[in-house]
Amino acid sequence: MALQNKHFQKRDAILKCLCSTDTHPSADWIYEQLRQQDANISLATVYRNLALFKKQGLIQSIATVNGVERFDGNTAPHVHFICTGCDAVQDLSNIQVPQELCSTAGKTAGARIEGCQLSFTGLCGNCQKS
Amino acid sequence: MALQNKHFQKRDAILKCLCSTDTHPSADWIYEQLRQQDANISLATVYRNLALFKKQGLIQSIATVNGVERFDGNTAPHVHFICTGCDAVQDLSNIQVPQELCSTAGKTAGARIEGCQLSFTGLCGNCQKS
DNA sequence: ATGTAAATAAGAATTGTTCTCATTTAGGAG
DNA sequence: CTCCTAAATGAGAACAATTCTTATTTACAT
Repeated sequence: MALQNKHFQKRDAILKCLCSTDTHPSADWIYEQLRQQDANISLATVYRNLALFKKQGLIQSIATVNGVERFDGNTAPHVHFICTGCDAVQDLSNIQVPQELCSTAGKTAGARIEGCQLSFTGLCGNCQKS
Repeated sequence: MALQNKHFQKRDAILKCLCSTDTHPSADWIYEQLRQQDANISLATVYRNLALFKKQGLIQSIATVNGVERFDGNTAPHVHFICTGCDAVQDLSNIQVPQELCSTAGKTAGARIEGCQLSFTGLCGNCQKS
């Protein structure tokens, strides 16, 4: 049996779980997913590692929707739509924040711009029916 | 002495406080401000009325910075800079989100767009020094 | 004066997130 | 192999922001 590094077993699972979904999940959602596979993981471990990934720049936190923080394994700047009915977050990959806005922002704010978030809110198709 | 409507005394004070600052404050900040004037107001009253104003469209919540929700008496769509060092939020009034992005977003998401938030993050001038 | 419906104060309850600490793990040194 | 060390984890306590509950107060109409 090959030597396997179990040291980062949970850590890797968390990153993998986040990166293989486009639901922009919360810590709790990831926790529930992993519990169904692993049956032994702690919510604290999920939070701890998400914070670490964020510091390392591997992931980003895109918004807090209805009081809960939502994460994204895609660190490239991109635009989101957030449904105020069901809290779903989706990518709007055909929209870009014009680059010149960033440099204007930096000058106006007298700051070094490090990130930029554009998100639209509204009711998604499903929620409009109900 | 003229009849004065004291019924909405606190409520009006909260809205007035929020609308007369450009600090994009938290509920707690408003509470502390009013305590210094009024000396008898409850934090729950601040939260309750902010939620009401939001539902009525009189104010908006622009982001949650470091776990706390920040409010804005200016409901017109506008752009913010958020300092990750000191949590200050400032308006970037010379930047606009291009109007056509909104309609593109609506089509892409298959949704009725109701709001749009663009914010830049980084270190403000002061925080860059330290 | 009395009744009413809305607004409030105070603090309890809730909830998302972080912290603490004892335990486990991987991998290296003896 | 056994011991050692440092990092990772699980479990639950602690924390902080927000919401809820309930009794009280208020303005106003009757």
